[in-house]
Amino acid sequence: MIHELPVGSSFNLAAIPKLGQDFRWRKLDDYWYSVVLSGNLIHVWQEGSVLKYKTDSGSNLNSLLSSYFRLCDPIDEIYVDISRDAKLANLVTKYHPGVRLLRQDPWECMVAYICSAPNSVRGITTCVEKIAVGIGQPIEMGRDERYAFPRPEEVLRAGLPRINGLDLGLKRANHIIAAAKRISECKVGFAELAKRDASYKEIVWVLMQKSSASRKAANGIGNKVADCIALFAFDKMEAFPVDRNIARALADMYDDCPPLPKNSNGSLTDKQYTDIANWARNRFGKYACYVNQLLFHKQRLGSNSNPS
DNA sequence: CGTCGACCTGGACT
DNA sequence: TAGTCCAGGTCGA
Repeated sequence: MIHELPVGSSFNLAAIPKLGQDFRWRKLDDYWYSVVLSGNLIHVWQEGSVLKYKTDSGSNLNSLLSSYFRLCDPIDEIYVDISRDAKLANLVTKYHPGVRLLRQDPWECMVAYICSAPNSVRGITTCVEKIAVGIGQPIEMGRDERYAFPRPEEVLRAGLPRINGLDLGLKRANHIIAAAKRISECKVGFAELAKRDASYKEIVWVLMQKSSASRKAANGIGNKVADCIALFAFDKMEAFPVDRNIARALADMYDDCPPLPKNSNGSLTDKQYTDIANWARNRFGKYACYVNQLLFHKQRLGSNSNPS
């Protein structure tokens, strides 16, 4: 059974897996893409302004996909708005349609971005896949065999030794266990936090709180990772994640952007981070987060002939 | 508060 | 083949 979802003319499926936001997309052939969302294996292709897809369960997932792709965002209006900046207008011409924001599951997003520091997009994809294959349940459709991303309870049941055995590097296993505990033990779940219209600052504050059990225990969520989660999973459009790519792009393009007196290792101090983010919010307006993605996209595709 | 180094892993490049 | 560098940072001294 093939389902259909109208996506309008400003949509390019082929660009979605390259956004570096969600790491569970796979290209199957020239037309089909495979993705696992909320335990569903979905095969998708685009035909003009319509997305066609089938699912392993056969069920219609239009509302899930509409939310995931943020089809309610006024995408054309957004790109008109940010095109007031001539430099950005050039980028819009070059990369639009394609650069969009996705709305992810908070838990999966948390884990993925815990794995992002300091890691490449390829490396993050590998980490996420290791977790799914190692802990999650298999799902298959045709010849495509994928794995559902394990829920926090499954991760806790697996335990630290097994997560450690996945060789995720750094202390990612510890941070992921901590995140699973926080979500499953929290009286107020993260999803509820979003529904309650928690502010951007509240979300970031909660995310960056060290785990309560041992108050000082690191959780692998700093400034930048918290911003990514706030933006990609909690609808906080005020978030402006500043990573190496973004900092570089801004420094290259804008003379008046705050300078980047880098740390010896190349990372930003807290103050530099907030200065840059605030500058960007002021400069780019209410759709700064889309500018953020546009710049990230440009930086990755521009500086590396084969970004993956 | 600002600064600095350590840190796992895997791919790309020499 | 082996050595080197770097990747969407975070943490703690």
